[in-house]
Amino acid sequence: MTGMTTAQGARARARNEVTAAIKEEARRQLAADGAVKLSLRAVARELGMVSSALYRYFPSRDELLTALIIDAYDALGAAAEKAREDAGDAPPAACFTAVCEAVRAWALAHPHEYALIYGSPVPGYAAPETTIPAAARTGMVLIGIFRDAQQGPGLAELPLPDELRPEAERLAADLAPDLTPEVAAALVAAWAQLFGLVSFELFGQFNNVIEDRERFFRYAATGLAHGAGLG
Amino acid sequence: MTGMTTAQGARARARNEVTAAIKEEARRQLAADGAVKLSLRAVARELGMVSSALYRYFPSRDELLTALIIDAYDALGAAAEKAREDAGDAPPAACFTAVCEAVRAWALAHPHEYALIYGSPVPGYAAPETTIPAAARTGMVLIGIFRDAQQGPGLAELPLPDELRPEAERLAADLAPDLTPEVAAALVAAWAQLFGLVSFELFGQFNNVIEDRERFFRYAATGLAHGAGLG
DNA sequence: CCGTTGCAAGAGCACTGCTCTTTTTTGTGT
DNA sequence: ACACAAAAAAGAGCAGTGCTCTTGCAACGG
Repeated sequence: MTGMTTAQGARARARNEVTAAIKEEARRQLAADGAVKLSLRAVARELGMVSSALYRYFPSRDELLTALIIDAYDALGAAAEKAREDAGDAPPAACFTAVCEAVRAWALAHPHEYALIYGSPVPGYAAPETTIPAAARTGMVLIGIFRDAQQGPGLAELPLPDELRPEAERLAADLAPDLTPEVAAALVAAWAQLFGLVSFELFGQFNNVIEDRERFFRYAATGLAHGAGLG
Repeated sequence: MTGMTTAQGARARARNEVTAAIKEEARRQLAADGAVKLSLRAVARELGMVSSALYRYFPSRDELLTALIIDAYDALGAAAEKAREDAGDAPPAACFTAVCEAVRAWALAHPHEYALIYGSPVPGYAAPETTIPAAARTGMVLIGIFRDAQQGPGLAELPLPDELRPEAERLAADLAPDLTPEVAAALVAAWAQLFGLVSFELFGQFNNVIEDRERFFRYAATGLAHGAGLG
C-alpha cells in the first residue's frame, strides 16, 4: 500500500497495452469478417501469443465482444455528436437530417460494427449495463435537437392518442424531463424508424429495390423529421 | 428411362420425408437457440443419423439455413396476407396498421426466425435468388393496400423532391406499375421504417425505454400510415 | 534476496463444418 | 427371383473453435 503505485503502474501499463492490442486486432478482424468469424485463437495467433494467454485479459469471447460493442456505440455516438456540432444552429429539421446522414455514413463505413450493435443480438447474450451509456449517446443527440426545437417556433403540434399518454409521460420523465410527452413519443418512433432505414440498406433488403440510396435516404430522413414535427 | 417414374417416386418420397424431417428439426433448434447455434451435427444426432449422411440432403449448413430463410419469409408473408384478408375492405389506414400489427406479432412469436431474415446477414453469405419471391410476399401485401387506397379517396397528396423523381419512377415501374412515383417512394420508406420499429423492439433497443410496447407500436404504426398518405 | 503474484505456455476436452472412403441398403430391369 | 447399379448411411479424419487446468517462468515488492 506504500509506493506500489509505480509498480502497479508498470504492470498496469503493460497490461493496458496488451489489452489495447487485443482489442485493436479484434476490431480488425471484426471489420474484415464480421462478429461470427471473430476468433480468439486467430487474434492470439496474430498477436504472437497462445490462445490461453488471452483469457488473462478477457475472460471470454463475449466479454471481448462487449468491449467492441461499447467502442462501436461510442464511435457512432461521436459521429452523431460531430454532425450535430457541424450543423450549428441550423433549423432543427436540418440538424436532424444531418445527424441521420451521419449515422448512415458511419454505418456504411463500418458495416460489421453497425451489425454488431443494431443487428440480431447473439442469442443467450444480454448486453450488460456497461453498454448503456455508450448506447445512449446517439439518442442524446436527437433529444438535444428536439429540446432546441421545442424552445424555438419550429415544432409542429403532434397528436398523441389518449391510450399512449401515460407511457409518453413516463417516457418523457425518464428520457428528458424538459420534453413534452408528445415530442418524446414522436422522437422515439423516429429514432427506431431511422435505424430501420439504415439497417434495410445495410442488410441488403434494398437490393433490387432502391438504386439511388443516397437520395432515397435523404428523402426518407426528411419525411422522418416532418413526421416528428420538425420543419 | 422407361417406367422409372414410380421408382424415382419411391426414392423421392423417402428423400422428401427425410429432407422435411431435417428441416423440421433444424427449425426446432433455430427457434430454441438461434441461427448461430444451429449445428448440423446436433440435427443429425437428434434424428439418429450420422452427420455426414446429412450432406446428402443439404450440401452445406448455409443451404440448410437458406431453406429456413425461405420458410421464414413465407410464414411472415402468410401472416401478413391473412391480416390483409381479415381486414377486408376496411379503410386503407386500418388495413395498413392491421398488417403492421401482424408483422410485429409474427416477429414476437418467432424471434429467431425474424432475426434470421431481418437481422444482420451472415458475412460472406449472399441470399440466393431463390429467396426473392418469398421475401417479396409481405411487400406485396403493402403494395396492395396502397393500390386500393389510390383508387379510393383515402390517399393524401405526397411530396416528392425533384431529385428523387427519377428513382421513384423507376421504383414504381419495377414494383407496381399502377402506383404513382409519390406513393411508391412513400411506401418503401414506410416499409423500412416498420421493420425498424419491430427490430428495435425485438433486438432489445427498447429495453429501459419503452414499457408499453403494444400501445407504442400502435401509435407508431398509425404515424407510419399517416406519413405515407393514408388516413 | 526470497517469496508472492502475474503472465505465458502447453496439453487437452468437447465441440463445430466438411470431405473422403467404405459399407450397407434398396428399388428395380432382366 | 436375382444380380446389379444407384442411393444412402456410416466411419474415420482434418482443421478449426471456445475454454480449462496445470505447469514453468519472470518480474516485482517486502
